[in-house]
Amino acid sequence: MKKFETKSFLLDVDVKSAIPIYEQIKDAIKMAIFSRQLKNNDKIISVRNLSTRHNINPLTILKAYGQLETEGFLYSRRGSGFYVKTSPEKSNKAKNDLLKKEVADFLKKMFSLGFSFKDLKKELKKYPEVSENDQN
Amino acid sequence: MKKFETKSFLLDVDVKSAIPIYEQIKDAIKMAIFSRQLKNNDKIISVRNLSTRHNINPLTILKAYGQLETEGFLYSRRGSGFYVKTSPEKSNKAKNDLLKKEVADFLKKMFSLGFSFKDLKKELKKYPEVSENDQN
Amino acid sequence: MKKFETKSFLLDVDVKSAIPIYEQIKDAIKMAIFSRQLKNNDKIISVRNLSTRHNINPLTILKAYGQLETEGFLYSRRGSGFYVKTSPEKSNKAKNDLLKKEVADFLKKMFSLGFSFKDLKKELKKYPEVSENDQN
Amino acid sequence: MKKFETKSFLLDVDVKSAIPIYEQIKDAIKMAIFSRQLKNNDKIISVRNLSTRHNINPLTILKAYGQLETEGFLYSRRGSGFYVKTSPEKSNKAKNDLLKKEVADFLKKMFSLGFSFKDLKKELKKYPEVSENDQN
DNA sequence: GTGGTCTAGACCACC
DNA sequence: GTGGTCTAGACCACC
Repeated sequence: MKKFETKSFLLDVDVKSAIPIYEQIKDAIKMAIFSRQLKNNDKIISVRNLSTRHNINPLTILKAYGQLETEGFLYSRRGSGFYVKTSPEKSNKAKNDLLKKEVADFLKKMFSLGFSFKDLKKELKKYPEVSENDQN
Repeated sequence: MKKFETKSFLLDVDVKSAIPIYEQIKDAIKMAIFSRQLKNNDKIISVRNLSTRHNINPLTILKAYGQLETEGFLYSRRGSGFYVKTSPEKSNKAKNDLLKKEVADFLKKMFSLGFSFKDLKKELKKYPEVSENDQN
Repeated sequence: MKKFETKSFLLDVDVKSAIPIYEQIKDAIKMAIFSRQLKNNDKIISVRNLSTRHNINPLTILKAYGQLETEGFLYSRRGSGFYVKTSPEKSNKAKNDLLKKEVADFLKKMFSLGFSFKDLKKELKKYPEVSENDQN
Repeated sequence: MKKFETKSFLLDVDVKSAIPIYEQIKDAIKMAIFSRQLKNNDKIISVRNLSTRHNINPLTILKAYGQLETEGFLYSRRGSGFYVKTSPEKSNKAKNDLLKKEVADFLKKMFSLGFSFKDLKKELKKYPEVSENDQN
């Protein structure tokens, strides 16, 4: 009755990226939760284990885990590890909030850069999967 | 001998923003060039003048101007000032390149966050000016 | 975990020179790369360390490192340091481009000063290592 | 018996150049002297005249003329203008000194940049007029 | 007046 | 510890 089997998640850390490593870790875990790869009470890989595997400073990982705990996506048990804390509803809401925020931020940035709705529409048309009109 | 009258450009510096001040200055000048408010060989406001007006350190402004010089949007004349270096073609190309890059970066980021084309389309539909289909 | 041992390079800074200090630093690093003393992904001496060693302001060094980053010879990792980004091919090309440019600039300058090919040839003959003809 | 007819000299001022304008003026006058276009006691164009023609600040021109006076290539007469002061011997010597200095400076720079005699020789071979060997 | 380089020192994010 | 941004102020060359 192995209650607490460690579940892993996809993690591609780009150490050269401008995005801080701890943010990359947080994003990877969040997406694993949103896409249901990580479920409620799943035990995630330990700080030490992830550290040696990806050659990342343990403090950096702890920062990511700690912030996710603050945000309510993880909980920790002393001497045991970090566990996922979520529900389908919460997952969905968080995912939608993130989507909304990212799109709004992008539009805000584009306008502050001086681009118009028309500019954006023109460019997005080059990606038919995004802009095409479903007729039915 | 007032061949070189100083041309101004709109500059709203938000000191608290996460975007560095020198980036805000660069963006403002670029957009003034892209939108033809600043034309080839226009003299732009001097480092010191802009410095006292917006209460920004001259070095910060020089950093912005210097990088724009490196990028080919300005040239400087010692003892005289900074001048715009562009052409309608270059302006258009630069603007389009920026638009293309920003949109591509945004999409890349959204996918890496785990969002699908479908997610994006749904969210963009909330901004009819961007996504609406012109039928005629 | 000492994957990234700092590699050093020769640096003779002449504070009194007409050549800006940051240019001297840039040249020293470039030449270390061109001559293979610095290889891809080598960690170079930190801004602060170099600063205290040569008694140069950190900003001056950061300016040099930053420009080399823009030119594609370095990349930086926050909280970690600056690293070399190159390949033998790129190194060779950059070195040859620099050689070509310097020689072309020199010749251009000499002609604009009114000197002829004949003048130059005569003067270069005084430096046998440059002008001598290999007969075999 | 028009003793003091103004002699002109070729002057291409590149206002965008990194070379200070007064240096460009000095070089142009020196080369006109070295090439015998300007002879001893020739009257050169007045500060004011040159200023309006090339749209250069009179102070800049005066700085050039003044330094040439200090160097012994010009002399001035109050209320009359600037005149050439030279001799074929002096002209020749000055020209050769300049040639020697420019070549020595160039070689010094190339070595400090890490290039070898071999590198230079290779590059100069691309300019056959400079490097070719006269066999007879 | 103009730009250009540099210093000393602060404060921040990241590791 | 690392890089990154910014300030205040100095000094220089050039116009």
